[in-house]
Amino acid sequence: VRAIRHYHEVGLLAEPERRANGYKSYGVAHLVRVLRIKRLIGLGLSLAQIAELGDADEHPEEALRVLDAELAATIERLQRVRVELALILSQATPTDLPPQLGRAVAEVDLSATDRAFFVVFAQVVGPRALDAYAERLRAYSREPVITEFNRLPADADEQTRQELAERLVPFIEKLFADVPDRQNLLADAPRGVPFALNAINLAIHDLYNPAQIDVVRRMTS
Amino acid sequence: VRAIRHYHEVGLLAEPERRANGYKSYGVAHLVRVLRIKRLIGLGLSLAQIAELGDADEHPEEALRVLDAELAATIERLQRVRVELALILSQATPTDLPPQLGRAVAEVDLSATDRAFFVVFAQVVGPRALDAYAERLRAYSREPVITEFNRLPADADEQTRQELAERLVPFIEKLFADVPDRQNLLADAPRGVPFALNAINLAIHDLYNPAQIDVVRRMTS
DNA sequence: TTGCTCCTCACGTCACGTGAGGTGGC
DNA sequence: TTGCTCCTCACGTCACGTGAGGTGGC
Repeated sequence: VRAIRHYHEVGLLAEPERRANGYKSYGVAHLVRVLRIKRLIGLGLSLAQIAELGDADEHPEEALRVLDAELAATIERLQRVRVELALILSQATPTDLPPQLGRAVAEVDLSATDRAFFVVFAQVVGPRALDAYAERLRAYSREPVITEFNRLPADADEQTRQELAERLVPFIEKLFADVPDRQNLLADAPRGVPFALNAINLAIHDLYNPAQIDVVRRMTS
Repeated sequence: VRAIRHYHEVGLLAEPERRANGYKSYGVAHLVRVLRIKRLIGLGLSLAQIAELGDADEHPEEALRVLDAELAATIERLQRVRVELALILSQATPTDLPPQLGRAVAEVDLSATDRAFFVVFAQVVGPRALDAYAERLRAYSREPVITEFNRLPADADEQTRQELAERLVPFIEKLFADVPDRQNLLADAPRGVPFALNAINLAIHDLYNPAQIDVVRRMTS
């Protein structure tokens, strides 16, 4: 009943004459119109589209074809979402990381900081870097020198920082030694290499403490 | 950007600290949160559902299962709509009548009044009556006595009305003679036989003129 | 007199989109 | 001084849902 009044308001349905008491008096013509409107809504047309068609009983061929194409696209999209959902549900991977990294992360139980870093990381690098890191995450997280880095106090002295950097370099070196075409790991970054490097840099500066940032600087310079 | 502000407004995302000029200063934690929100929205969750999950990175298994079931239902519904659309498009049937009647009506070119009558009729009777009428519509609409009925003036005199009724009865009789179980044609009316009879009666009284209504009355009494 | 139906405002829903009008940074 | 970015209201979107408050019919 509220829907009918709404159709009056937007001009889709003529208001019928009133009886003496003000009640609306609908006839079959109104009913036919309402049935048509309801039918078209059921097919997925908007009220605006129905208004465009007018109240003639023409065959809205063009509108229906457009609608059909939209439906096909919607169905496809929803089916892709379902595939994603099935993957997430069956593998119990978290929702904020792509599957390959998600699985690896679920197994190794990273710190909250490292997790946050990888969430950002996964957004800006391409599939190759993702795969490479996913495969090495287990060895990475179990390494004592990594734990040491994670626990480095913000006020660690210079010697500690330098020494840690010197021990980290060969470890990372070895870890990624067998990655093919290693210099171009970022080449397939979806938003470009400079963007990716910048984002990673910003993330590091936001997530880690000054001593840790200094260690990273010493490693890469 | 407006979306971000909206998340602030509904409490999904904490507002970051401001810089001296009032600009918001986002950190990686905010980014991670936003990415998670966007991801869940992409999967089809509402903001309210996301709020219920909290900002912990727990695995929203239950919510995802519910969502998946809803998606399955939605996809099925849309596919049924597409089947309907394909039928309508391929057979060029009108949208306000069921297919079997629609096809028949498209061929015989009824008067607007008769069309309106059949739209109502199709809503209240069951498939059996629909099929029976669809099959006989061609013969019905070509019959001279039907044309005569449709053109009957509102002020036709008594003798004309009585005579027309007497000629209509055998025609209708013959037309439906070979319908099996003819007395129960309305037995499968979706909203019940009394409802269907009442609706048909009201439609006749609204659509036809007094003389025509009187003829119908004489036929059935 | 008592329920019941019908009426007209008018605000709420959902996830933002879109100006309006103002201010800081370069 | 001139664009450009960022800010905060605040109304609009879409198809109705949902009371609020009042009135006629039996």
